[in-house]
Amino acid sequence: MQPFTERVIGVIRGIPAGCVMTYGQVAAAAGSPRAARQVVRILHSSSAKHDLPWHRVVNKNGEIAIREEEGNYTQRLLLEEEGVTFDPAGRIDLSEHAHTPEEDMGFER
DNA sequence: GCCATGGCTAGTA
DNA sequence: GCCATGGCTAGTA
Repeated sequence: MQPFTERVIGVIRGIPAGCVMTYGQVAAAAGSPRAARQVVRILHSSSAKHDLPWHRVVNKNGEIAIREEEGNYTQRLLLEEEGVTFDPAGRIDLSEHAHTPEEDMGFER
């Protein structure tokens, strides 16, 4: 497993229940601000194997990014169980629920 | 070549 | 709706 992948996994593990991070925020916290797409790939391919709180990562608008067949409803349910609320448009208020890592784990630049 | 982004234009109303 | 981005994996040699 490559260093960046490990860092991304570490960042995602650090998101507490009831909070979310965007793909871009995770990438930035892992030290590579433009690698949001890579975060997507990591979640897509290996979220299950690493026992990640995959449901706590959403897109820039605070929306669940996956489609119905991919588990959109499951993700919403998991978040709601943690106390995350959605507006009528299906968006999360990021100013309320966004997690900003305190230490940035030393990967910020 | 993948990918569950993100930031931008084009084009409709 | 288009396309640059980027770290990685699959698969060939």
